[in-house]
Amino acid sequence: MHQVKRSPLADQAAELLLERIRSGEWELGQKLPGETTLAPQLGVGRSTVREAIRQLAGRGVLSSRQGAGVFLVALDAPEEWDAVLRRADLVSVIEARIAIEAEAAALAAERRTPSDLRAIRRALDDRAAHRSEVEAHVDADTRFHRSIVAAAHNPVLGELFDGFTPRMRQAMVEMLRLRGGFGDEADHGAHERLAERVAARDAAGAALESRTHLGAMKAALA
Amino acid sequence: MHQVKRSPLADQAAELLLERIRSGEWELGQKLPGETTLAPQLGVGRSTVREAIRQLAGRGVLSSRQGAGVFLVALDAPEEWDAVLRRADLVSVIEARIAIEAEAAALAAERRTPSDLRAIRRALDDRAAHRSEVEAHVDADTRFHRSIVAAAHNPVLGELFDGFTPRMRQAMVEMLRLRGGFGDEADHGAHERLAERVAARDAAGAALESRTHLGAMKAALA
DNA sequence: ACCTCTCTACTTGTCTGAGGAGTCGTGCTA
DNA sequence: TAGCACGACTCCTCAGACAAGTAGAGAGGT
Repeated sequence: MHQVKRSPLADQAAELLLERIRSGEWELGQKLPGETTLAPQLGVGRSTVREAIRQLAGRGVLSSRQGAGVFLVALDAPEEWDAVLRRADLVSVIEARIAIEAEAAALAAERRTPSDLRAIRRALDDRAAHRSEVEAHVDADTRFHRSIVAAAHNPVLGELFDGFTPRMRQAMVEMLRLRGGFGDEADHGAHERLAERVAARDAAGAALESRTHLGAMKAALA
Repeated sequence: MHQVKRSPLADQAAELLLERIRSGEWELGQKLPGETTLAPQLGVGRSTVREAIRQLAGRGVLSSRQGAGVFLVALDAPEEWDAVLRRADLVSVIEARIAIEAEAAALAAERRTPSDLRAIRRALDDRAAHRSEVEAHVDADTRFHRSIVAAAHNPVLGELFDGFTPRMRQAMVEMLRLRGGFGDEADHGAHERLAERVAARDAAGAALESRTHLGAMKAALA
């Protein structure tokens, strides 16, 4: 089941322009064709092509000067990490999160301190306490998973997890609104088992729990 | 004689919006007022406010969904990814790379196309051909690992891997100069086994090969 | 009481036409 | 030759109209 990607014309036009820029069609600092020329070329109206140009201007690729034209100021935007996440398919994001979190769970099982363990247990209780409201539950859930990642004592993994958070939060809130069923006993049990594996210093077990739990979420969201 | 900076209204509107966003007027993920409401507030036409929104969308601050509204997806362009990697110690980077690459290897085993396989084999041969010069070998090695990640068909994992590349390259070159022994038969065999597991669609085996290989590198670098 | 379906109001998306404002090259003039 | 006026071209802004999509209210059936 291949979900068709329906994106606004302006976005498509921006992407098309970016491709032509990447292909080296115009020199750096050179003037691009005018809006009135570009619009028929891309098969869109003038205002649409203007919005596409604005979008690329916001990313620092183009710059337009009234009366003069539109100029190329950078061959390619230094692909921002957030932009990648925002554009990416949700399944891809979850797969990446599985990679990060399963590894973090294994490392957490090896390295967790008593203080880490207390924080994890506190987050687990807090998560159980917020089962009624959707957003509060999602945030509490995120805090629990964050506490696991924090126990891995790896700043890179932590930063990666934080990068995923906004995108995941949005998706999870949407999913829980549509169909509930993630605040139930089975879900809570999975989290309890994960915390238990970390406490028992069982790296393989912690990774497995994390992987299966997130795998179920991936199946639900896909 | 102060040169007055006359900027387009759309730019001014974007800047004004960004200030209101920074001031915390809207929650993260919340819906902003509609274009028709915003336009009179800012004293510009609707098309102008649209261009301002597009500009901020290009910067990753806003995101608009037809029929629903304009939503705040980031308070501002956050900390750049490169800085995190530069600051982090090498062991953390490798651990993160293990997480990414093991998962990618498993996915690659499931999803690789014949074309992917050809690229992997070509990269493997190329890697074997560059055993004498250190830098050429490291680059060829990187290309091989990249071909595995590419076969996973997950843009997020790919982008993450590319982010690691510069930092890893530097460390590997240094290590190979100090003590060689990564261009030998045993090392090449590990890569051959990984490619073979991917070709055989053995997800668990591919992940394990990747993990052990990178684990050895982590031990050598630590 | 609950679930589902439809319909309506609202929102963003796109196009068109018009006129304003700025820039730059051309050719005329002194 | 130097300076200047003009005109063609460009981006900038607005207004209006309609299409496309979303979300919530309300009717109807179970």
